Amino acid sequence: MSVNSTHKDALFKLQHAGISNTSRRLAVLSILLKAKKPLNVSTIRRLLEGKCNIDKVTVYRTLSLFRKRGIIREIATTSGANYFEIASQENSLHPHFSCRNCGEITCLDPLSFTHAAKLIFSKHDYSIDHIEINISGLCTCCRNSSKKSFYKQEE
Amino acid sequence: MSVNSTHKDALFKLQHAGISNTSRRLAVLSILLKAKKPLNVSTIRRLLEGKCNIDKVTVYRTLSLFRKRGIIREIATTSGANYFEIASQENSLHPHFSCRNCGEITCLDPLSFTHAAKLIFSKHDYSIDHIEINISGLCTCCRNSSKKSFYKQEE
DNA sequence: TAATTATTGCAACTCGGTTGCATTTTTGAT
DNA sequence: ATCAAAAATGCAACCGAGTTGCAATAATTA
Repeated sequence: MSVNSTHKDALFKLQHAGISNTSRRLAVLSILLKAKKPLNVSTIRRLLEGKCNIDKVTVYRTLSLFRKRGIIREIATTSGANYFEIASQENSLHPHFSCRNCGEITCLDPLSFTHAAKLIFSKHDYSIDHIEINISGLCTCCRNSSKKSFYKQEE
Repeated sequence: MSVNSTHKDALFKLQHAGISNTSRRLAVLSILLKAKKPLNVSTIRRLLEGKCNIDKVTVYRTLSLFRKRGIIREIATTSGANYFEIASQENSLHPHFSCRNCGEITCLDPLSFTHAAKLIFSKHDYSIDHIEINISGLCTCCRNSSKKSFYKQEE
């Protein structure tokens, strides 16, 4: 994908999500659109160097906004840093592989659960230590409760 | 399970893993054995108050040791804090549900992937925002490379 | 253009987790 | 039991991820 089409894609996504297109937002979104794998904040900032002056706070606020609007997905790791990837139809929900040696996170094929299970347990090219499935949302208790968000407010 | 049998179970697990049974390790392991859900470090420390004087560093080192020896599993969350649960035959690999409102993490049934997929997509009692599958280990590159662990050393 | 609102940067902070080192406890040989 | 070596623990200081408050700047809109 050319730089220009990435830029157009970013513009379209912001517009579609009803977010005004500032230079920083376009820059962050373009980085994620061009990425082949999930990125953490320090990597995003490194990739932005030279292209765009941007404070780390702005990066966090931008990513948080993108996540709330469904433009990106946030991926938890035990390393402390969270990773981010584009969430779109073309980039559907898929498992991630994180290497315990280099820390790199790569995307696995978005196969069906059945197929994925087979693939996972036949171990293919990776040596697998640990498989984790995390599901997040609202628990029954919080769903039925009138009191709101004492943990983490979402609009 | 009685306090006494938890204590015996903890002793057995430490012995089986070849870890010497100190008072702190027994205390931490007992907390996890009694827990019905994964716990983070701040919760573990709160539950230890009064029972056992223990520094946070010791808690982290103890949990790290347990994880390396396969006694416990570490669960990543986007909240920043990692959670820990007993890893045993009885407590097999299973999905976790984390509530975006209260932050609590609960365990889901360790069903087959196929069954789990059905359950997940029929949504049962939770309102689901996001499903995440994380697999960790060694990538092909690091597996074949002679240079070792520039990221996170594991013995 | 002026006024209002949204975005950004800066500084300071919180919190999870780690490191170095000194002290205490455990272990194991005698 | 005793003593030396090794392991475990605590303390202080630190690091990095992420957040908050507020002032300054940029973008909207009347």
